[in-house]
Amino acid sequence: MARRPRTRPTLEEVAALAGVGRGTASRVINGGAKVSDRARQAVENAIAELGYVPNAAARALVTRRTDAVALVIAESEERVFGEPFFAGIVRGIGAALATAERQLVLILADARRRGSLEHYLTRQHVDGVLLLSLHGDDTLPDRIRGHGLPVVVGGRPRPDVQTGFVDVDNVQGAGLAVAHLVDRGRTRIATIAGPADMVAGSSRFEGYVAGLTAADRPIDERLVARGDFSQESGARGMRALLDREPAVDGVFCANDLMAVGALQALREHGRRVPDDVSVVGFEDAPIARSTVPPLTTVHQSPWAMGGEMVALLLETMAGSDPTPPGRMLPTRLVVRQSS
Amino acid sequence: MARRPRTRPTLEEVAALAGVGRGTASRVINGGAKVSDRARQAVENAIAELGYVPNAAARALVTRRTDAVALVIAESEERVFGEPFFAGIVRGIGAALATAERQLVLILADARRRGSLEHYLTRQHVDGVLLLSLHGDDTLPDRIRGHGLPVVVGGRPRPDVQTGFVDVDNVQGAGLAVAHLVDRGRTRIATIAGPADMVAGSSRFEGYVAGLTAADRPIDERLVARGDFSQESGARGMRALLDREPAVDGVFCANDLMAVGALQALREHGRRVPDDVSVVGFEDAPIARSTVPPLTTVHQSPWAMGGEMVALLLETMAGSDPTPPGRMLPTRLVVRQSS
DNA sequence: ATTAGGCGTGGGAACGCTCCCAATTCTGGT
DNA sequence: ACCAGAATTGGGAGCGTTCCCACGCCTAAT
Repeated sequence: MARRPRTRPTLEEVAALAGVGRGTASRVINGGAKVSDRARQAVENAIAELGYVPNAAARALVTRRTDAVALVIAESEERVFGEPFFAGIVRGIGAALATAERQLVLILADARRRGSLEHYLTRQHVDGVLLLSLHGDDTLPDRIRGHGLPVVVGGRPRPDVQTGFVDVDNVQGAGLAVAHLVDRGRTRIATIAGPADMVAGSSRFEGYVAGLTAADRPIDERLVARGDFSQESGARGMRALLDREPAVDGVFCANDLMAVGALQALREHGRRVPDDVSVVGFEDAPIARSTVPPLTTVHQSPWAMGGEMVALLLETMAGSDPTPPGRMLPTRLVVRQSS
Repeated sequence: MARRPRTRPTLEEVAALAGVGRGTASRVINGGAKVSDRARQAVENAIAELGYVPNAAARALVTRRTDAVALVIAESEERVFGEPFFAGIVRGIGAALATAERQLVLILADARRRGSLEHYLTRQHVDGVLLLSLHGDDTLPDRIRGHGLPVVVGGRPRPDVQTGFVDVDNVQGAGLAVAHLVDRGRTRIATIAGPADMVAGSSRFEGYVAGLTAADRPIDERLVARGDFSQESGARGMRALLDREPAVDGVFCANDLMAVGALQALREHGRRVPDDVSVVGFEDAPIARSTVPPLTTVHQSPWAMGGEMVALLLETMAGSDPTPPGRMLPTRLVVRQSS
């Protein structure tokens, strides 16, 4: 191989070298059906010898498919990127797309450029769109679908938006956490919930309620604190709980960062973890491994989420309108030393 | 606008509606030169009315340019993505590319897929390549250049690789840190250096030496510890320094994480920061803001680095072989309470 | 032997655009 | 009023593929 001419070889040249017609060469490269072994062999040799690479543009022109998928990330969320969870999703997406031989076109859309974004997202450029972390009140997915492009959203969009989505099953995960605390014999199980106006906040709280109910435990107002997913709010929440109900012996925190804050508050108050109080988080962020003690938490797999988004998008692109339009990913409990 | 036909409008249709020829319409969209105002106006109206979007594939086919740039990230580095520094670079790249109206094709290349990577990276698919975090001993950039594709590497590649690169000026930054410690009246200035086989490690050490020399201070072996950029190694290094030279009153750590470890070791040993010992880090990672006390550190701008990589690549793509082939980005000192 | 049916095969047409050249229109100078 | 030259303009050619149709050849049935 490897003699590299000034200009890349074309299919025609490959065919010529193989002593076959253009059509046959094309068939070898694609479908592969209906080609004699002799011809196939010859073409494959020619490809190797010339180092032939199909021209994506020419192919896209005639097939009307680009084999590219856009990943749109609302750039306004500066944080999005640095967060391990999102990083994981992106990696999952990348891997799944590579397997499907699709290209990943990354679009960091800052608010100002929204106009040209919609303009760009057309069948002319990509075959489908993956959307990450759009603002709650965003109708972008619907508008993109209006252009005839398949869309899948990561995280649940607001209910009136008619799009495919993939999200973690927050309710189930929170239920797991509570069940585990019950198992550990905890009798006063509290929660530090997230913001009620975020899906992750409200559904994890829902799961907490469901978990207690399933175990025939009453819901006690005094055992519910609200945070905003920050470490500081977790600490505040824990202090409030200790204040209202000193006998609390188990806490489910709606995310790991708040759990870290809770751990800190418990330490301040001289409570031992897990001897006096069991703490469970949600997310299995890297930090969960290095808290003191290491945090029991609900594991969600960002990698799987990315993969699932791609799977759903590919299905949609293939024409089958999947029902239900969304997928919930199961979670599992990772038991460490905080419970 | 907005009546959306089953099939996207073509240039031909735009021209027809505008009552001009295909050539003229094309001229309006591109160069724009040599077109009468009347014609231009008509074409622009037609474009708006039809909601015309040029077909990238058709354009690429004839111009032999894709207007797309690949960003290759060696996926083996799982961490790469979650790290704020890399996240920042990617954002900088994204913004710069958007400004230049180029598409960003993200390629998460795991080691296994290396073969098809090189196969894919051809003029047939992208016009240029941005490479992030390749392993030190990697000749990938040279091989890509061999295919006739412009390449820019983020971080300095090994010296025998002939590629454009953008890196932070580690030597200058470390010098800044040392000069600052001297300014603060510190007399026993130590360093916790990074691995000697990493560019960031060796050049920051080089900067430390240069800084001391510039201040007419001798280099004292006992004031040099080696770490591996991890927090734990920072703590170990600091303990070793305290052990060898209890009078140490200033430390330059080759990254923030090691500085965090150093802070921790100093606390264990009852040294007050900054009263007894001044500590300076390198990176200005988010964590530097939340250490106790907040960390003085050398700030490097990942965003700028991404932008610079793109600028360099675009220059290379434009044909001018920039000299020097690499760019060093200046750093600045962010003084917080640890010094 | 003769012919119907398959299997492979070759290559024309088309995808939507830019490039470029020849044709047309316009300008101003004589 | 006429002409040279500049300013615009229209549209053919061609970019590299895939799609598809028609053609030849081989096998097996009559």
